[in-house]
Amino acid sequence: MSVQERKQRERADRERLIVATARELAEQQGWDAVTTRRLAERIEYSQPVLYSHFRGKREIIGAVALEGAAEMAAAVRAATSAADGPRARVTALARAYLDYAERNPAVYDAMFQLDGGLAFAHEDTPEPLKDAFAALLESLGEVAGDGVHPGLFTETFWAALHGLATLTRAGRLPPEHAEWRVELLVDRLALV
Amino acid sequence: MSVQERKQRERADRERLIVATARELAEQQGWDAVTTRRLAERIEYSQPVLYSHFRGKREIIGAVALEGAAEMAAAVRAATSAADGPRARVTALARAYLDYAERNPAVYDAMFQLDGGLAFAHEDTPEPLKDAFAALLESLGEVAGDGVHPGLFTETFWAALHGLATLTRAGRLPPEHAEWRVELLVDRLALV
DNA sequence: TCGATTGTCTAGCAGTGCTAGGATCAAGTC
DNA sequence: GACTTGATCCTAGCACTGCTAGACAATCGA
Repeated sequence: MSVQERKQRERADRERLIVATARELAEQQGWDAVTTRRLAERIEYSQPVLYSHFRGKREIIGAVALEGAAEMAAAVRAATSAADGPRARVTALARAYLDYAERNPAVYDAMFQLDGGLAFAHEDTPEPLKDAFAALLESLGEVAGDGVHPGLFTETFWAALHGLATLTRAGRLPPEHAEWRVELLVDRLALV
Repeated sequence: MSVQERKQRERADRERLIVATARELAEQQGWDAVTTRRLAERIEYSQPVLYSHFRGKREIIGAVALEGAAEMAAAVRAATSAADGPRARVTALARAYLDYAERNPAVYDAMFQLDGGLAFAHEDTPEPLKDAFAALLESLGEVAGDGVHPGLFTETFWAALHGLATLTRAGRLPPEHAEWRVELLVDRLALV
């Protein structure tokens, strides 16, 4: 009983170690550097151990993505709850979102750029992803405007933020005046 | 003289063949399937021939991206020039952009998702990329609104379109009501 | 016709994700 | 305490990747 429990606990610990190490390595050197060999070496186990926890590299990326979704939801909620009024909430949301993407590029990629084998916009979407969207919806829904579906509005606003985040980081948009673009987005899209 | 010219022409032809084949293969089976071996086999030459034209796979992706940028610029201009009035032009632009992204996913990836080794938002940005941005600017600049920098407005609008394009295609946004999101974007962002 | 140059291919390197099969070690039983 | 059993882990290897060195053949200028 207790032996089995200890083993399960150790296994869960190791799984967390794998995810945390993959994330760390990805943030340090990019996802290309996260090879199964290097990852195995860092956690001080052999390669096949990874496959006893995850189906493959894709699933490890997925695990990092879920972790990121939970963090981002928390970051967004923290920012919006500290703001007064719908307008300020939306601005805070946008800044928190872009800030998270900038500070955690590898995690952001795991969530939205790479294939982590996760279902999106679907009934069997993992809870953290649904909740992250819900966090956006909470503040964006109230500025959608009359007759505009809150969900669709949130999706559109989110897409705009996503575009800014990815194009900026990929060097497609100059880093200057980033703040200005955010203001424009909030000014125009959010109905006060 | 004439012999040398013929050789140069043949070389240029082969280079076009490489790019066209890479693009075709990428659209058929995704960029992951575009391996140097498979590409070499399709053009009926050995692998090293590819490296006598391009520095590596990345540069081939870059070549496809440039081709795509020129096409997209043309598509956008064709759509906007057929529309009457600023508002209609912006709608046409948005639809043309998203339509191109949807019909040519691999080319779109080469342009904006993958690393093609191209410089963006920079003085030594290749001409087709600058021109594609110019094509957007032509119609978007006129609806930026007073006191709003046309370039920054175009960047922001473009980012929103890019977000819609990528999130939709990656399955992050449900394909339904896509048209509705475009309308919302145009309605709110463009000042009539 | 002969050397030189250009063009092309074969073969190979180091790396990738992933897995089959054997070794090892701990748990439970007599 | 010795033994079997079963889980756990690692070594070694597969088929693939991007890329390149060196051998070979075709073509050119003299």
